[in-house]
Amino acid sequence: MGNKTQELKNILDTNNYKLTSQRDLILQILADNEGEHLSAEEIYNIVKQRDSGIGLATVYRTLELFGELGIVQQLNFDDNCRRYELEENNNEHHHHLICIDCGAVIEFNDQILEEFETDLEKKYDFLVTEHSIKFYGYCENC
Amino acid sequence: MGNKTQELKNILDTNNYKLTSQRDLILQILADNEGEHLSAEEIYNIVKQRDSGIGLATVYRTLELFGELGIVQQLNFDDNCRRYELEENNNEHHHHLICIDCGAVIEFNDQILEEFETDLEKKYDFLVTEHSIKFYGYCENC
DNA sequence: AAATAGAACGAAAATGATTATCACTACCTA
DNA sequence: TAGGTAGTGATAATCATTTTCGTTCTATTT
Ligand SMILES: [Mn+2]
Ligand SMILES: [Mn+2]
Ligand SMILES: [Zn+2]
Ligand SMILES: [Zn+2]
Repeated sequence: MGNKTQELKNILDTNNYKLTSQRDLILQILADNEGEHLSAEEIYNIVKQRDSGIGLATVYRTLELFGELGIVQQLNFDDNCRRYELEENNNEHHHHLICIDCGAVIEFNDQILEEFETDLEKKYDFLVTEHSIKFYGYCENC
Repeated sequence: MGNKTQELKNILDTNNYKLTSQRDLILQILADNEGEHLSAEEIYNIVKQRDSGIGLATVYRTLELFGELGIVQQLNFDDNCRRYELEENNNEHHHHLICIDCGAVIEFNDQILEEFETDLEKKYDFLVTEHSIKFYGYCENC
């Protein structure tokens, strides 16, 4: 059992879910495509190449579950579908610059925003658990 | 012709669109509900009280048009529908804290983020035209 | 190893917000 | 007044996502 697989099994066990070949495969695909921001449909198409019997509903269900377990992050680039990427295991968030011309996605990390977030929490007596930060515009090629 | 209506007419004229009773009414509803973040359906229900003949498609079309003309801002609070609010005429953006328990939405302005954005633009040679910034968590009551 | 209970799955139908279509109306201009 | 066109309302279409339901797999107990 591979390293990634064992880690997945641990998380699933802890939360009373079972390790299945479909879940394992979907995780591998996500890992193999680090840096991409794939939609469920795109993941489905890749997964099908290795397991032609898999169902689209299972892909959706698995991504939903992975989201709840903190394994993946769900993204919304306003292109009419949800996108997914592996959550990084260290707690170094990153966010996205999205080119509205060519669709390129650039990642940046958000150390600087930490302070801003803390200030907001105090000011509004609000406990931030998550944030979504996106900048839209034109990349260097466009 | 009211003040708001005249202003709307000016914008529409400039862009070769016509002032219609439906467009006027939808703008009024948005203005009457400043601070809310209404969905198309919610706007439709309010609008219907004053013009029972209006169609839902017209509400969608008008909101789309208003978005293009910079009259409204389109928001996505990840609750499965687009939401709308009037763009402020001064150029003071604001963003949102969204309570994942009770749904409360708190607004904050983003002076501090200006600098951050400028840094990003330089660092990645990227021209930012728009940004979406949301914090999710628990409000003071939850 | 067989039996069993419950979790997970695949196919297909359902959902629901949004968009497209199309016939009709309102408005403008000649 | 007639003709051209933008805008509208009803309705159908779209399409990502969710739900349903009968079947299959997994883990556990005999
Ligand atoms: Mn990313
Ligand atoms: Mn707001
Ligand atoms: Zn680009
Ligand atoms: Zn709350």
